[in-house]
Amino acid sequence: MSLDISEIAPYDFAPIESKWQNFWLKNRSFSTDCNSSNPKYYVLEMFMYPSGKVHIGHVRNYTIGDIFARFKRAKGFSVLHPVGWDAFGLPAENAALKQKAHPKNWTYRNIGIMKSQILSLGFSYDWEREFATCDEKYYAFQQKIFLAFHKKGLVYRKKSEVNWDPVDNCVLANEQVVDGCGWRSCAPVEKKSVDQWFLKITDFADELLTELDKLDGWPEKVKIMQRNWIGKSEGCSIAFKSSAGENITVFSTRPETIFGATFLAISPDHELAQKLALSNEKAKRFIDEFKKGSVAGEFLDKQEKLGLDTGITVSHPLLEKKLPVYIANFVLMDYGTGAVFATPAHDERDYEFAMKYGLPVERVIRAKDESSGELPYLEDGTLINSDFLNGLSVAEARKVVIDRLTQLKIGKRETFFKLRDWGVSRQRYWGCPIPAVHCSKCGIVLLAEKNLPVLLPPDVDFSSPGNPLDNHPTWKHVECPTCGVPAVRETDTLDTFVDSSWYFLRFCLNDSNAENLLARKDIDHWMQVDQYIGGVEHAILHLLYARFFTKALADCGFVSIREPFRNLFTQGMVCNATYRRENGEWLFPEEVRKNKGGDFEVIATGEKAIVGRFEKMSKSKKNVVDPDVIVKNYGADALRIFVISDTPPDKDFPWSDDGLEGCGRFINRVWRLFSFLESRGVCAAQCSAKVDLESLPAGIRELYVGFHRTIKNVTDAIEGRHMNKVVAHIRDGVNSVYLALDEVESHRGIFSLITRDLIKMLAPIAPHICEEAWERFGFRELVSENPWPTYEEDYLKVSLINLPIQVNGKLRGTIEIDPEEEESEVFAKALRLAGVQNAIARGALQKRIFIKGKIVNFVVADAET
RNA sequence: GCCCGUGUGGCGGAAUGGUAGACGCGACAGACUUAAAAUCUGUUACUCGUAAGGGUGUGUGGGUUCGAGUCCCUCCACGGGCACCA
Repeated sequence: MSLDISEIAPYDFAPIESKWQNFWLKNRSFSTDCNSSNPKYYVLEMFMYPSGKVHIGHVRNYTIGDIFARFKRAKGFSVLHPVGWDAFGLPAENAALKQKAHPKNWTYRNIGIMKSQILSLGFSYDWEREFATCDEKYYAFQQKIFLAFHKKGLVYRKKSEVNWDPVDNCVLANEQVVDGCGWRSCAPVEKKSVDQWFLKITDFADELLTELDKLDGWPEKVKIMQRNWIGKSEGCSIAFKSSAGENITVFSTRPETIFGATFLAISPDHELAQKLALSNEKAKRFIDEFKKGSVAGEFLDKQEKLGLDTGITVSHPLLEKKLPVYIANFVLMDYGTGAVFATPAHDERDYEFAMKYGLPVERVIRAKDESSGELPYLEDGTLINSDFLNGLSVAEARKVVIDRLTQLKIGKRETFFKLRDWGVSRQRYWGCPIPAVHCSKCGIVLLAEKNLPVLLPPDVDFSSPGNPLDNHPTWKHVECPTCGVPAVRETDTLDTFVDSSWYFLRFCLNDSNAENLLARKDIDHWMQVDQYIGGVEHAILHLLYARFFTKALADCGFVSIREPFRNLFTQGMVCNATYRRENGEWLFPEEVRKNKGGDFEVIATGEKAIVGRFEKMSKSKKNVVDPDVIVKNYGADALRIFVISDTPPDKDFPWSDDGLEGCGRFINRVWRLFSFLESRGVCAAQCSAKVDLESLPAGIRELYVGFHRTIKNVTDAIEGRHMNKVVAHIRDGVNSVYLALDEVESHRGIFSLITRDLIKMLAPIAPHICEEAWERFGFRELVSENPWPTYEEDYLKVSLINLPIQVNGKLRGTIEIDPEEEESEVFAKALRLAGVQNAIARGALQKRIFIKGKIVNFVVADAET
């Protein structure tokens, strides 16, 4: 007597999962080189910061990537799927302070821990390409890139106001300032003037913008965010003759409104304002007040428009008219020219200001329908009160007025960007040293390539404040590479975003040629990244820098491509329920229970607990789940399935213990199925090539043909990155096999075919159980090395369908027919349905709609209406 | 304020303009069991009805269409990004 399916022992995943993980690693199953004749495919997930523990969010990110990598491999691609560590950065130094561990030891220890966690999830990585950005070899090369950029004129130094983080004691890039606060410390940012190294990302502003249009494989959302960040404005700069002597140059994107200009506004930081403050007490006070406000920074959004009449006037360039000049707090010095002409009638901000200070408003654009007399008027229309522009449309007028101003030599077409150059200096130890020295004779000198690398000194002291490199007794003292006199090393290190701006290139190289990025063969072979996967939080920072680096490296001759990532996928965050006490203090889920009334209470005290929203898992909100615990209790396969189930991968994922439990059950269900089939003599490794459909009984034929539909569904879903649907369709397939289990012994051949392809389709998601089943069914090679299943197009055509019959668009019944059935025959059958008869009897039949194989709709004029 | 996205059962979510709710979670029931768990098999949008069979349903209000979750317009709610960018 053979075993009933319910008697099969549960799946003991632990030994099986470690068996295959060891096998893959030992046999270098996923190692790649560029000698394959298959087309290449480069799958990359954003690499990890070695904080100490892998987060469930990482698991989701890497699972999505791994499914894709395994799928593409099965589809016959030569897949590069590397892994590495974004290992420089602040937390290592914080740990050094707190735990008295050297940043290097702390970092590499964390990498060790996290690597074992990652290995326990069974990802198909090429571990031979693994590296950390703090590896000497890696950052040594980064220094060469820095020199190359310098040679190309992309590096410069500038004394400038920078964002100073008073808590982390370091400079922040514009992009690292969130709502006026440091992105990590959340402390209000102060302004400070420091000598800084800058990378000229603005040289590429136009290209970074226009190339976005070609990135078809990127989410629109990310492209929009980058577009806004680059912030291109095309317009015209215009010089106004001023009573103070010098001209005031303004920038406007709407020069056609110049006849409506009633005043000029300049920034409190404008040269003229600064000059005025020297002699004018009122102006000085106004500017000082402004500075205070801007440092506090909190009311920026609601800040009232304030201005001060300077008493200075300018001449309107096209009218016999003087305009007053105001210092205004809403004019930014670091955008455009720091001065604007104001046309209150057609600009909201100017209008508000004019109202407040009683300045004239002159309308120069008439609405098309003339109905809108409301001001400010911001829409398109026809120019009025504007001399030679009268009667023109806004677009025409813009062109004409710029031409005229250019001709008169008082204006010129100009473009401004919001994008600023990238300040890369950090006053930190744990980063890539900037290869430069300060010489008393020669000034700042960059090292020659032969003097590289500049390695971090291992012996550093974190006990005193500031940069340990600066405090180091010997490290910074060197000879000037140019004149040989004693000089001092640059003690700033590079922003860690520099490290992550080219790591995807390093992955293209083996360890053997890693030091020679100029040997471009491998890079040319693998780049671009065909599928990049990561969090949307990097939409601007990392993704823009990486694009910039690729373009700059191309200009320096390192790479051939100008865009690094062909397809980008941004996955959602993993969220979990949150609980708080009434005083707002967060609670662990274990501290809370549901009471009889259905409300939540704190177990220890019985006080009321408030159920919060699902929030991104974070330690502070006490709602994190530890991947190690899940893997231990449910196995890697169950966790992998769970993190991609149910929710589209680009959406936030709501964690649920029940859902995870369900995936554990599913893995068991699959295991029992495989075991049962094996015990009934199903031999997947010996499938017959041909199936005679006609000879099969209807039920089995339906099962087999239906399974081809499943293969198509799964394949399409995975290609479209709809991982939740992939799981749903596979479950569908498993369910239909379960329902046909009585037939196994009489149709072993069909069940063998189905089993073989089911394993193949599940393998990218749950590779361990599939590798094991594959082996037990008698296959020699790995399922990971087998081609993806194919389906018969012919089988997708169904012999009978349920055709919906509608009356006035409402479903009144269905008829089972051949999809090719002719119109008249279908109508005849449809009209025999009782529901249809009843509905039609209410009025006169006016029209009949027939869409072959899709629908029938009878249109009836309702007698009652 | 501007830009983008999202609104579908108790929940996560399916649905080339053509039978709304695939798949899963939860719940309920049956089988197996002394029993429970596990497992297998069903049922499960709401509503009227014993039933047969009706009616109502995809945030709101309108429109296009034989037919709208899907396309167009209006408004509302939630989420995200940018935020005095001239």
